[in-house]
Amino acid sequence: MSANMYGLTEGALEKIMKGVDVDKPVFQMLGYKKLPNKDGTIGNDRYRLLVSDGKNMNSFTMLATQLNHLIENNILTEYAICKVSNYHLSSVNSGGKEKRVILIMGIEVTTPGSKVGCKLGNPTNIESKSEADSTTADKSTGQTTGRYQTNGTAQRSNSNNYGSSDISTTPIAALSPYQNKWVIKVRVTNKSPIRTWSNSRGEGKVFSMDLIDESGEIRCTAFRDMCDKFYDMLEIGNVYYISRCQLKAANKQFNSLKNDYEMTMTNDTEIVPCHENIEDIPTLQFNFCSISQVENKERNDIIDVLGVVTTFNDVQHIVKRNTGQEFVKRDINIVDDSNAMVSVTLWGKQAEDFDGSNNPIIAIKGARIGEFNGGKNLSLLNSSTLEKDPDLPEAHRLRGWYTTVGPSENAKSLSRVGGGGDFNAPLHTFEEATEARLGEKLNIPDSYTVMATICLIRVENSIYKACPVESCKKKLIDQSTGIFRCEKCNRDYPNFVYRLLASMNIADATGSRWITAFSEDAEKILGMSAQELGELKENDNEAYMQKFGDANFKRFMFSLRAKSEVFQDEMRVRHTCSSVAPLNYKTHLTHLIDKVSKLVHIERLESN
DNA sequence: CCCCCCCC
Repeated sequence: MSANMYGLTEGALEKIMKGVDVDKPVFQMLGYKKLPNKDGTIGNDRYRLLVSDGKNMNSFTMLATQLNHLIENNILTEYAICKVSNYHLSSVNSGGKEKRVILIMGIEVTTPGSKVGCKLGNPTNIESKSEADSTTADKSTGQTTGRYQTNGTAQRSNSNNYGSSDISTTPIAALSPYQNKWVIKVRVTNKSPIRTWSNSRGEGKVFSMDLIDESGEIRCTAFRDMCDKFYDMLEIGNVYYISRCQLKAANKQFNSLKNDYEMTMTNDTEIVPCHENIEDIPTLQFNFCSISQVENKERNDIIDVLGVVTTFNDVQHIVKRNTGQEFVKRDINIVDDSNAMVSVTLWGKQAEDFDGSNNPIIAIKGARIGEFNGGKNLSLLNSSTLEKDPDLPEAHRLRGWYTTVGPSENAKSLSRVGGGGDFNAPLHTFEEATEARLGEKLNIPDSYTVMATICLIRVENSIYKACPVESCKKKLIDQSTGIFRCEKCNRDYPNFVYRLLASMNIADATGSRWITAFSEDAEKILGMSAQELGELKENDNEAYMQKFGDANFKRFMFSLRAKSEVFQDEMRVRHTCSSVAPLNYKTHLTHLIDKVSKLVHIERLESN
């Protein structure tokens, strides 16, 4: 098929790579690759595109991260014809060699790939190395600045000029430690308070801010003198020209922005407020993860989240244990259309001022995952930003869902409130459980909660060497040669993981049951991890036995599942522990009050 | 060079 049928700009790639401006070139998309993430985090994807102009192809084309949705929502698909409204040619250092990369910051699909259906023309691959002849282009723009090219040689963005002067700016996405002569035009989306620190390596003060432009985002940190110099002039929401900061690899543990790098101000750093064409610089960017995904995140992960506020608690005054310092907090619950709910903690003035009435939608950038009582929750940090009822397409979609469908009755709550844990099942004595014939129905398990004492915990066969495959967990056959066989996987492994499957008799004043507690619950009861227990067993069997002995007469709140099963031709009720919590004075009291209030409620119903 | 972000 002819390349011209769809108006591809033949020869554009060759020109662009040589540093010649091409106005709104039309390309065909031939494929893309998700670049591997260095730190294994999700949500920071970057896509490398293979584009064709009908004559040449170029695979050193990157998509600005805020355009990722075009790939993820299948808009920019294979064979699609697209008009590039904004791009930037930059150099990257790849294994000591300079490579030229086209960064796409504005693109519009003019004909969907499904309609085109094939590769147009017979394009050949274009060389991405920076060749000797391409430096002529550098000279033409007056930017011959040494080994690494410091700025775009070809740019098509009206916003990238200082008013009438022609000093061009660099997109954030093109910044790297390998170049130092750049000016970025960015909006400050967040600014932390100034904080002081003192440790073995010294003391000082620091603040950081988040910057954004049309190509991406980056964190910028200022230490000591730089705090004094720039803190007051920098305002959230305003646009600045910034130059001469030190780039370094981003520490993803503390920085969730979509950028491999972060930067630090230096004595040479210049920051100038910008008032021209500031509307070209976007405002806050979110990278939402659905609430159901929160369940699988790790503690301390930083995420962006969007949800409808279903309930909100009063503010609470709490005291930090080690410093005695007082804090104000407020917990709220949010849901989204993944049908999951999570608790979010706000702090300080934000907590005091928060009004959760009329089910507002909140968008949070940089919330931190926490764990409590076996559940997950979210907490705002100093670096987090919260927007109420944001004017975002995702928010309008979520509002539509909430008003038409709404959360279902079985929406999954990922958070566990203090004290009782996930013990929503009715609290019973064993006698009551017997009277209610719990667990005797066929195929339907019954859940209930008991407060009970461990009478006897079996030490035999409680710990086993299990298949290292997380989804398998099968007991391995120790071949005494340092090799372990899993019959389920039909494989030999050099390693194993310890797992617990503890059988115990628990009793309250009215009766008792034999129950089975699995890994996490058994670990809580024994006060040691399966791994530690396994090693203890190897090294000091007596101490290992003692650990189990120590568990006897301990009292816990057990969440139990009772289910009928056939065992040796007989029906029996098998009890498994689905959650266990320490039975302290407060949980005891909370559940007692809960129970009494239920009884009072029933009594009222009956007397009416 | 910070990296604390609190409580049940």
